[in-house]
Amino acid sequence: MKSTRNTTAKTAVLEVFEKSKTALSHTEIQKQLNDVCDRVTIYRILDRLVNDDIIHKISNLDGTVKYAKCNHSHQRVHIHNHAHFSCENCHEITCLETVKPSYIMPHNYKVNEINFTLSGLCPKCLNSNI
Amino acid sequence: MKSTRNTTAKTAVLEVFEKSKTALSHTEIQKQLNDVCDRVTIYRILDRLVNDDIIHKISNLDGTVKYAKCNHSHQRVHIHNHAHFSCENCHEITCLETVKPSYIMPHNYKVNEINFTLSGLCPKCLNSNI
DNA sequence: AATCAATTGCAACATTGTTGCGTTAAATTT
DNA sequence: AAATTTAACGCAACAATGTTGCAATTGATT
Repeated sequence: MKSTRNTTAKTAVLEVFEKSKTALSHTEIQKQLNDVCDRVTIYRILDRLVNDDIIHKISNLDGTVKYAKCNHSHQRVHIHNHAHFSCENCHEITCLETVKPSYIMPHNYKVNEINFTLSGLCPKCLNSNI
Repeated sequence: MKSTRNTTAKTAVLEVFEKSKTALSHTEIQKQLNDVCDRVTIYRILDRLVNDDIIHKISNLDGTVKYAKCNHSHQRVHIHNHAHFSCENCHEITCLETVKPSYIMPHNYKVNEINFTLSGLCPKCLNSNI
């Protein structure tokens, strides 16, 4: 296992995640970084962080890709087999860390990862009379 | 509700879905159609078919978008709240029509749609000693 | 301080999806 | 069966997103 370095760009990206309560797209991260580093560098940092299990990738129903760093302060390893909620109104994606689906698989499948995304209206949008 | 027409292009796209056991991306559909119609037309047909609830859109963990027409011959309405399996080896996406996750949601969320995608190895790839 | 390789910036490219507009062709009406 | 209506199409141009190669930089180690 190779080591990944703590560069200023990587630190800046991690700070953005730390500040955000919702999942972020590459573009959203880029905007918040204003020119700390190149667009390509952000792609590479995100790849690295996913590989290192520090953040995880979420692909939304509409095909957009976002990334999130969940707070598992009490756990050693970043676990991402939980659900995500995608709001149809404000388009925010949040981790539902308490929601874990149960299901029964047919035989002969080897499941390595699951992606459970629900969409609809988040509490914030539900309460502001849509 | 406006009517959507049965054009040759739309019929051709539906035939491709009929023949395929797995979900298909825009590019895969385009290849199978060889120049029956324009690239843009395929996008528009897919949009229409999704709107008409004839096919459904699946976004994979890696961010790729695919479409599938499930066989609910016994049902009147196309239901897509079932699971999908995405093979990490052959990259095929298949509908797991029997797999329906159960879960408990926090309050104040309104769930309209769910996307449950599992990834790993499909039976075909599992048996060919990976 | 020197070394080594991971990381970066830049440029160029590839893929995927969208939009506007004039033309074509289904479906309906006459 | 011809005329009418408008959904659907093709084309061109654009926008967004993601990838790759390579020389220059910089973090970590010796």
